[in-house]
Amino acid sequence: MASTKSDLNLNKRQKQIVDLVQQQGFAAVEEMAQHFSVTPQTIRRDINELCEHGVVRRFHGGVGINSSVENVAYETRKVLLLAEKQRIAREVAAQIPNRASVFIDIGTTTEEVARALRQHEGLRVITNDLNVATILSSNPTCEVIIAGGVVRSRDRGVTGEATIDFIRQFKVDFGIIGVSAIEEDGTLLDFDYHEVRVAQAIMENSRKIFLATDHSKFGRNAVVRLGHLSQITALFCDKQPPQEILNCLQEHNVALHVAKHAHS
Amino acid sequence: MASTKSDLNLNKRQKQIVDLVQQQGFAAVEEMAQHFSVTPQTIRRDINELCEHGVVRRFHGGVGINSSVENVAYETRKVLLLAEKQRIAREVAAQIPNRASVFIDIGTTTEEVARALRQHEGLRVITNDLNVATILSSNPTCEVIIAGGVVRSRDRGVTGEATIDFIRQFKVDFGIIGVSAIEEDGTLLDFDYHEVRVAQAIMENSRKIFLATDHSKFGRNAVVRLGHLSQITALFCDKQPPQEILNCLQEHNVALHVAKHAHS
DNA sequence: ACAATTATGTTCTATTTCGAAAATATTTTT
DNA sequence: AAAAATATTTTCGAAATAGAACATAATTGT
Repeated sequence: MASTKSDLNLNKRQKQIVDLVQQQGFAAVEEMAQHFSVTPQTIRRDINELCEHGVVRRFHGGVGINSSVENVAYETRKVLLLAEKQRIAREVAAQIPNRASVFIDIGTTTEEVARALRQHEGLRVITNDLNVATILSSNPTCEVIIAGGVVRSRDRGVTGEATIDFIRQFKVDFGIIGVSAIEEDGTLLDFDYHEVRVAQAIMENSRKIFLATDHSKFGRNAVVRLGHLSQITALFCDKQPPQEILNCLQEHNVALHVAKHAHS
Repeated sequence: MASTKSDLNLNKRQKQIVDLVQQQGFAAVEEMAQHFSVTPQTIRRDINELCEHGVVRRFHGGVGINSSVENVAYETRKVLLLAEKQRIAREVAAQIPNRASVFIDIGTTTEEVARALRQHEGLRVITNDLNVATILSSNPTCEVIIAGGVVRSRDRGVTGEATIDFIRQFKVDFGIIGVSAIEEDGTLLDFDYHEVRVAQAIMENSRKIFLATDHSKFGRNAVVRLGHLSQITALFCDKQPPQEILNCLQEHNVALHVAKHAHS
């Protein structure tokens, strides 16, 4: 049962190839041949074997990561409505000044916000999403603080009591959260109880709360109550929300930012 | 100064290509052509532009991540003595039973240990290294707990007072640490004060302590005192240590595991 | 509506990569 | 030391990708 990849009796070079691929995402046959001082043909034999075992994926000219190893469900969800999420993210990022302090919650949309914030200067970011932390840690002017707790393999999100306690230590300018569903009366809903607990902690400890959500969430349903539209500062989405939501926003004086389409 | 990648007026498809590449590490021309329902030629034009701007790197057959964007210093250090580190890591992993609880500290060697532990079953791992957490979270049977605190952009390690407090909440079977230098009298040294504080907290809260280190660390120098060889349970390295160290190990009854060369 | 501009598709040739097979080098076994 | 097994290089025709040039469609500005 302890069938490690090492048991697969790969030679030294093949193991190094696997590592190159995992570090760089892709490695070209010709380059590897030079790097290992062997002929491209030898490299091809190596990588063909690796492919038979499904360790890496073959491309014309080299090898890349076998994406089936990764979390397919999550990666698929990530690409869903990607363009819309990016538009929303850009809008959110535009409202956040340099040197601000920010909570960023778990989520595919909030991850895009992190990407859009990469060029900001001197941000202080606290997050419970490993992906967000990794994305923003590439900017040396950005102080990234990761909240401690249990890491879900599903999406590399951190949740649990320890996480909530950790978040309560801070008070920041902006809290950026996502949501799974918004009912017509303005109720915010999600699927995961633990995730909701963390989102609530973020809301309690942020001066302004930005909710980033794409149009597919309006009128949808979910089981756990997160809160209500009246608790947030501004709603960011990609399309005009339905009339009921608009009324609700106006009633509670919540700003609305609709991200316009890219015109290229 | 706010020169975002978006300012580079790329079209929608080009932005999506960049995202595909960042998510998958590599994207093939032919596949993208199908995915976007355009001809390969159009994709080539797109990616050639992206390359001119240095956003991605061109390969025969597709595009991959431009590695110059990443943390070069760290990635270079990572490849240094990689084969040795992997051998050491395999040895460490062999000593850790399924379902054990483990602390894994920051470090390039400890990261290899994490990789070697991917196939273990039901581990409980607490770490302050985002890379370790990401690597092990791909195994659903592994409960990964990330320690909260400030993320260093240099190597995605988490340190600071909050991190130490977090670690003190636990008591585990095995603590796996690295080190920058081992003096001849058995003194363990490192370069970073914050990193040392965390390593000490890990040692205090582990029943057995495994030190993983390659031969380049023997007789080297560093500024911050981490502890002494007598405090650890076992030393894992790739070559027989010098005589002084051997004496020291024997005197304090510390086990020694020398990882043998792969014989392929 | 028209012209200008831009984006995409087509066709064709040059270049690159691939893989099979045979030759050579290296390691292991007896 | 010889034989067997294994790994690597060499060579070459087949297959895939690249890029240039031109044709066509879509978009924009006037």
